[in-house]
Amino acid sequence: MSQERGELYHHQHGHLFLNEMINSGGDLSCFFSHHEAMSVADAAPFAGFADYDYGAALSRAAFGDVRCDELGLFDAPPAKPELLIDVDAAIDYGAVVGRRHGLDVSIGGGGGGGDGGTGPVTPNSSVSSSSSEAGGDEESGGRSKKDRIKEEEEEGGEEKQLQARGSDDQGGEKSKKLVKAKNKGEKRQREPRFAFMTKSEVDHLEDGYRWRKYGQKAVKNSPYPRSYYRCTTQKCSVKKRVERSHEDPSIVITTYEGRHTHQSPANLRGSSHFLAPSPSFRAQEFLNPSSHHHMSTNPTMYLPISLPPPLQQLQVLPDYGLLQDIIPSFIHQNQP
DNA sequence: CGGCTTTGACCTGCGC
DNA sequence: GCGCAGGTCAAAGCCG
Repeated sequence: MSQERGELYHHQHGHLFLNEMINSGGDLSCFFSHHEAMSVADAAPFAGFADYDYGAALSRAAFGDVRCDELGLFDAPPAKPELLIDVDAAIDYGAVVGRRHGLDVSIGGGGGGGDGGTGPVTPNSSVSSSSSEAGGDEESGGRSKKDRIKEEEEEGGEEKQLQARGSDDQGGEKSKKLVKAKNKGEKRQREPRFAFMTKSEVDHLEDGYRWRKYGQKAVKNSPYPRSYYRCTTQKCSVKKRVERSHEDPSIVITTYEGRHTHQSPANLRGSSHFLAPSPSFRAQEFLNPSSHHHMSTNPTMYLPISLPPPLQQLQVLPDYGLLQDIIPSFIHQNQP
């Protein structure tokens, strides 16, 4: 299954095309190995965005344009988070992003797209991409009725939502009513997910969007809780989970689920950090489902330049779903 | 006062 | 069926 999906997720020229992965309905979990840790500044050239704020560049790389614009994840962070980035991952994502933006991305040792010194490149690490549930495996079953209810509400019915809310006052019946009101059957695919690790002292990194925390849970076998956030923009159902690695408390694991249906507030504010042409356009490219389709069906439109062959092998893992299940295996895979 | 966080309760799926 | 763990809800409280 991994192999098949790996095939599916590769660009016709053999390059990973991240967006296609997302479009394929899979989760994408990218983990950056500890031993290849490098600062964001060092990593930025790999991403080929020398003219970008390094944080933006790297966040682009890290996100592979799932959230392509103005993430600004590491832009002037309060605690100077350091992205633990697998060099190959940086290269590869940089390539993806760069190609999409029509930029020539220099790849490989010492190159970098920009001015500067790139750190040593070690090609033996890998990025692990977890593509799950494209077929709705893990959570087709695991997806809760409530989830489906909510999604239905989001799609169709604010009325329904209001009704549900209205019944909340009646206490315990609320959930049952919600469940009953829910349609049966038809499995819904889970939103694509994307996870990455950052080294940061702050749990909730600024990424340009506004989030509302709606829950926090203790994580089994971890002293650190997992926090649940939801995008505050109306009708945007993007969620993210933030937890700290119990193996390395300095590492924050962030998992995004879903696609934003809007531009980030940061972008609307006209951030000057993001110098790529027409950022809002690109945001729509990636965030608009129809655009997704467009792109995935004709990727070469966005790949005007040729690039060296990929320097790393994409590993598509089965859907482990939960980070704590994925991370150890990934780290293990990176061991020589 | 609106927006956000906190936190206990609740629901669901899964394994035994 | 039961217990566990993940995920979500929503009341209460906090804060600017």
